This record gives sequence, structure tokens and C-alpha cells, in this order.
Amino acid sequence: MHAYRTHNCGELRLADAGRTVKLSGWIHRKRDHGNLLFIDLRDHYGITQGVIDTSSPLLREIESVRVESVVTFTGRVVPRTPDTVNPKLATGEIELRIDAYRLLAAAEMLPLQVNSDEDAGEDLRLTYRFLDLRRERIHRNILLRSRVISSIRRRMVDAGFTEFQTPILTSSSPEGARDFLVPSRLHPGKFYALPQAPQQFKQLLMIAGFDRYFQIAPCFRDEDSRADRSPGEFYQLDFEMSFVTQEDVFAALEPVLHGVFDEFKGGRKLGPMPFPRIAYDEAMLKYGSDKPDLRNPLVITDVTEIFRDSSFGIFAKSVAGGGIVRAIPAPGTAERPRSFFDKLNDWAREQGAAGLGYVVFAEGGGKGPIAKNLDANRIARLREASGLDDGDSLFFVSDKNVAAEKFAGAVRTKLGQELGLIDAAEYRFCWIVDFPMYERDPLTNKIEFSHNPFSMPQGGLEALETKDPLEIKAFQYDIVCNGVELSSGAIRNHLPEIMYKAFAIAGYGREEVEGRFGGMLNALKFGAPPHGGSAPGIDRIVMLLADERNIREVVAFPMNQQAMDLMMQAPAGVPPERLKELHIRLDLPPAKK
RNA sequence: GGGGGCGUAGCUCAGUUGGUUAGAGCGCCGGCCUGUCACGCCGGAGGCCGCGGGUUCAAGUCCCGUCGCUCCCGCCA
Repeated sequence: MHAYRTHNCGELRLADAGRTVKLSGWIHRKRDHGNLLFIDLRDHYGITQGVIDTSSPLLREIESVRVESVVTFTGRVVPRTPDTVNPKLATGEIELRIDAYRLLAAAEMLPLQVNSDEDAGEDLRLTYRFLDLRRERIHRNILLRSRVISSIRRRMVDAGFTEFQTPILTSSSPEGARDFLVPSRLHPGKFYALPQAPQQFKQLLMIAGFDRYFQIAPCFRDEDSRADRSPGEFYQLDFEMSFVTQEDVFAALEPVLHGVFDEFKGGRKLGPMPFPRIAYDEAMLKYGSDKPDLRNPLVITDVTEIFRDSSFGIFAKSVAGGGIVRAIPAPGTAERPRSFFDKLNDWAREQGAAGLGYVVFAEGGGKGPIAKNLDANRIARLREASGLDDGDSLFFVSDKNVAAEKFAGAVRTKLGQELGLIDAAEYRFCWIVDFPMYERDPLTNKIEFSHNPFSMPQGGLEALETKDPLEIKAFQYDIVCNGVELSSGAIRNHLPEIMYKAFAIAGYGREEVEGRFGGMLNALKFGAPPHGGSAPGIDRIVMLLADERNIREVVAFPMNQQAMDLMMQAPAGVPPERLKELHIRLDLPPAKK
């Protein structure tokens, strides 16, 4: 007989009745009837009910074992009587008559309850993550993560991609975030950097002729966390392809993502392929965001001209000062009480906006504070521009360009939620394309790269030499699902001359570019294929599929918001000898009390 | 770096206009119970009300400071 088990806790069925079996697992729950004791035994695979009564001398002993202790039960599988079958359990048609028992590891009193859905505080859950991970929901999430990654890997290999590993200890990358640094013992005063992404390595693999690369790649960025952004580290499906256009990249990734979502979507709906392509400018206008949630049917319109020189003074003044006015529809809200509009206005102020204007369409005209200050002609134009009619209302925001655009997006999202327009059981993808290559820093007034400086500008060298930099688009794209940015990607700039010119426009001299990105430039000089790729975030994909709102729910051992591992107690100080060996002396700020 | 929320028993939380001995559910300990599956019933232990200061006859409650967690902005192409 096996030492620990002949079966797992999820597999016994009616057909096994009569067999003598051995099960091992954690005591999930006990129901003690005095002379009859039920024990739910749990392992990774499921739960099986054990039962023991006064006919066994072991009853008193097993009664006293605490939940979450690890035990082995030996006994006979017996069918349950029809009235005691538990349809909620896969093993619910049988139970185990316990006639031998072994305590493998006793558990102390628990700091959090494994057999409960009760939401423990996150710091407690992270301190005792090994217990938290026993709990059904998070256990399932981590398992889903594993299956999703397997599925991605299989689909990528089937699509002709080759998996690589790239260095973890590497040099500082030219990307935007802060690096995590690792001191070098052999080279005092020098530091490795952990990769923010394997960006340069995957490009080098293309230059090396490997054609189609992918990696489930760990990425490290020393930036503050968010609910959808892991502190410190996260994983990407990093891939790159040679001899491709932007559409070739889309055509490669779409079936992988669509396939994975289709495989794991459960009962939820999934939009069709190909995913819609939306230009960045259009996304900012219609959705007020470069990561629009397309489940939200509301579309923003620009109504700046309708308010220009109008008698609604606040907006007319804003427009005269170079501002814009954006309108967000709220269909079917005309009959809502005044408090509906007031609450949204309060919310807008909380968000730091001046307020939220609105017009209610009724009886062929307009009602509300703004409508009183607008002539009938302008009301009619608003109605036409927004495509609304009696029974609907229209909200307005006015501000300088970018601020108004973004706040209109926030209002669109808020209205979508308030009006219940967003179908939670649906996945809607889109590509955002044609990102601007450059933007003007509002503070310094300088031209700078708006996103990735290594993207190929649309129009190539000619565009850089002849066009207004702010008009130049890049072959750069994001993939977005349900308002979550899954990745950025680009067709890379693989020609040194275009790279020098692109950097020159942003104010970087030839020497500076060579100094900072010499390795990459050098590689491009010896025959680089046109190439491009993308890197969807694995954690975010799993988060969407698991229907979780916090990314830490799909990471087995995440750090907390302060980038600390509460269980392993990282980061930690190091002994002075280690620092000495590294030639590092600390210069700490005054200690907090 | 900035803003919001939270901090009371091992856990999740309640705690009224400041007013006797700070409560509940779960867990823990003890007792009863032979068909439960969130078993039930009876009893018990368990509190620096995050920490420090202040106002007051009186502070979990009000004020100031501080620490911690979390959500958002900045930041993250």
C-alpha cells in the first residue's frame, strides 16, 4: 500500500464504492456530532468527506485534531444514502469510512481562515501567503495562470515562434522607468540593472537571424504600484518578428490572444477577430483615453465650435482662450431627478474638475442651467452633433485640450458605470494605432518622444526631414481589452541614420546617442532586418480572465503596495561585511521615529 | 511627492449627540449531541480601541501630530 495515498481527494466516485483507499490532505472542516464525526479532507484536487463514529476507538483522537492539520486516512469507500448525497461536491456521492488515521503535521491556530471566503486584510494574507494560497479562489487563480501560460506557450510555438531566455543581470535599458540595480562585486562601483523588458535582446535576436522570438519574460521596474500594476516585477509575453509590417504583427498576435481568451472565457462573450484598429487621435476624441473600454457604448463628440461666441459665458470664454468643449451623451436620463445631475457634478469636483455642465433634451428643446443660456439654434446643433433626442441628456466638460480630453474620458466611464451600460461578462479588444512620435512638453515647451524612441516613424527619414515633428506618427500600437492596456508594441527603427535623425529632433546629439545606445546602434550597422513585436502583460491577461480587479490576486507571491515581501521580509538590510565586499557605504536619510 | 479611505478580540466588523463593566459573527478552549456538509445547542477565555500628545469631570468617539495598510494622481514608452 502507498505510504500517503492511493487516490486524491477529488477523484473517488460511486464506482469506487467498496474499495479500501488511502487519502492524504488538510482537514478542511469538521462537523462533530459527538458520537459521529464528519471530516472534509482537502487537497489540490478536491474535497472528500470522511466519517467516523463510536464503533472506532480513533474517534476521540481525531476529534481533537485542529483544522488545516495534515493527515492520512485509510478506509473503505461507501455510497451515501440518497438523502445524504452532497451535489456541491464532485465526490459527494460517496464518503470514506475511516478506520486508520495518521497525523502527518499538526496545525496551530490559524491567523486567517482557509475554509472561508471572508476577506482578510491584504497585509495579513501576504504575510501568510502559503495559507492564503490554500484558499479556493486564489488557488484557482494561480492554477488558471499556469494554464493560461501553457496555452500561450503552445500557441506561440505552433505559430512558429522560438522561445529564448535573455539575461536578468544586464545593463541599464533606455526605457522610461527606474531600474533596479544590483551591485557588482568584481567591478567595484559598477552595477547591473535588471531588465525593464528584454527589448534590446529581442531586437538583437532578430538581427541574429532567429526570425520569430518569444519569451514569458520577467520584467523589473522600480515604479509605484497600482491595482493593475505589480510593484517591482511582472511578466510579459514578449515577442518579436522579422520582415514584418504592423499588420503582420497584428495577424500573428490576434489569434493567440483570441484563442487564449476563447479557451478560458468561461461563460463570457468575446468580440470577433480581427480586433478593431482605432487611431490614437480618434480614441482620444471618441473615448477620451488611449485605452478605451469598448463595452461602453458612449461616444464623446467635440462641440467646441457650438460654444464659440455663445452666450454661455463660461464655455465661450474657455473656447476663446484656446480651450475645447467635449460632450458625453447620457441616453435615457432626461427624467432622472435633479440629484442625479448634482451627484455627478459633485463627483466631477472631487476629481478636480471645475464642474460638469449638462443639457437635458425635452419637448424638442433643451432644459437645465446651460440650456437657459443657449439659443435654440445651438441646442439643435448639440442635439444633432451628439445624435441624441428627447429623453436623453448631454454632459459637457471644457478645459485646455489634453485635460478636457482626458476628463471627458473619465466622465464617459463614470456614466457607463452609473447607467449600467457595461456588460461585465464580455471581452472587447481593440488595437490603438498611429501614436504620435513626438509631443511638446507643456512645461519646458521642448519636443520630446511621446512613447518609445526606438519605433519607426511613419514615412521614415523623409517624414523626419520634412514634416512638423508633432504631425509625425510612429508605427507604434497598443492592444487594449476592456479598458486595460495589455501591451505596447512597435515596428522598430532598424536604420541608424533614421535613429540619429529621430533623436536629433528630440535634442540628442550624435555623440550622446552613441554613448547611451552604442550597443544597439552598432548591431544595426551590420545588417538588421525590418522587425517589430509587442509584449502583452501576462498578469493583466490572467486578471481579466480570472475576473479580478487586483493584479496581486493572480500572482502567487506578490509584494505589497510598498514593494515589500511581507512573508520573506524583503527588502532587508545586509551585514556590513557584504557591503564592504561590494565597496558600498550607506548614506541614509535621518531615521524616522 | 500629493489626495481619498481604513486602523477596535486570532479573523471580519458594529460601536448612537463624548457618559457605567467596549459588543457581534467566525475561530480558539470546555461540555452535550449518530447523518452533517457554513451541522446544532450550552458555557468560557481572549482588548495598549495603531502609537504619542491635547481638550474635557469624562475620549474608541472631538482636536493636533505620527506610523501602518489600501485606492487614486504623479510616475510607469
